[in-house]
Amino acid sequence: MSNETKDLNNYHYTSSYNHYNNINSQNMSLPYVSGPCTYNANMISSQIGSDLHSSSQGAFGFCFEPSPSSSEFFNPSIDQENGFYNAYNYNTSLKSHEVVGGGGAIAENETRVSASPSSDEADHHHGENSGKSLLKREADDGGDKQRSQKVVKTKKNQEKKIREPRVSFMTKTEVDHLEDGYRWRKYGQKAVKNSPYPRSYYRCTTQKCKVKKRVERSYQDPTVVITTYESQHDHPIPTTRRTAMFSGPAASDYKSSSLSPGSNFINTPRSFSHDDLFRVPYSSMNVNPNYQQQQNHEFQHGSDYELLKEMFPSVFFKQEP
DNA sequence: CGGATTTGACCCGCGC
DNA sequence: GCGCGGGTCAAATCCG
Repeated sequence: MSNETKDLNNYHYTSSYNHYNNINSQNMSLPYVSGPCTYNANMISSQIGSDLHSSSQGAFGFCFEPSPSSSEFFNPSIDQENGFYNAYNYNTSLKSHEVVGGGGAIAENETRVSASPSSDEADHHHGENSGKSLLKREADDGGDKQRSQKVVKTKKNQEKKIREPRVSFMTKTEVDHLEDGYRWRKYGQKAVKNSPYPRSYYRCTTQKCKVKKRVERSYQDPTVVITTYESQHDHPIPTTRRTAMFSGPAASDYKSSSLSPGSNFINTPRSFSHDDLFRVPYSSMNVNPNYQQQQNHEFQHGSDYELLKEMFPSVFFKQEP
């Protein structure tokens, strides 16, 4: 897995994404020829487009998460990518070109996903979140005021910090903070190098839940929001979760998304959840059926699938009304 | 008033 | 050792 980092370095989000957009804008049935996200050799992803003609882009695609300055997200192992690739197919192997009434909003989003179940190996390529945060976390457990005293911070009990699994979503949406069913508390915002758009840091508000997520907008395509989840929820989705995405935006959506209720619902999705993601109609896009089939098989039997199920229960076990 | 957000400061790892 | 960039903290502020 050592070369995974290389792949990350070679990642070129812009080109591939623009390419995608061009296709999409010209022809809604964007078959992302030969591997949608053309990032790099190992990259595998899917390009999923819905047949929502006039609604600009009704497409979803899973891919790696690109970030102007944070390549650490990815851990582009083929397995992982395949896993996601097939994750989508697994859930959406329903039927393509099926337009859901009222689904315009959702269909506006394009989402790409990458998984990076990181492990020790993933650590070496920059511990953005590694050392200090772990230390701080430990300090927090003990006592928070230690910080002022600049206490300790010895690397005592953390021989190897194990990174939490990460999954990234690239979503074409105007909404910064996408609804995923969980409740998040923003705890930080930082400017991203080489990007005019800041990165926001969120933490799951559920007690003892360590899940975090980062949200940033692509510097190359401002219409794309990159959401990176870290760790797994160890609790069910909070109650107030909305399932009727297609029925229209909820008030809470406006709040969480910082959008004004007056904006165009059709063209500007108010909210978005992974549940909704898989509910969106799509037109299949992978050009290589053999490959897809193979990946599908691997994925459904792989640990990645299980991981995804845990991280995004709403996606894998969506409850139909 | 309680919870969420904002924002500057701080911490840490890494590269030079 | 220093500067940079990323991540987090926490006081201040906002908001319902």
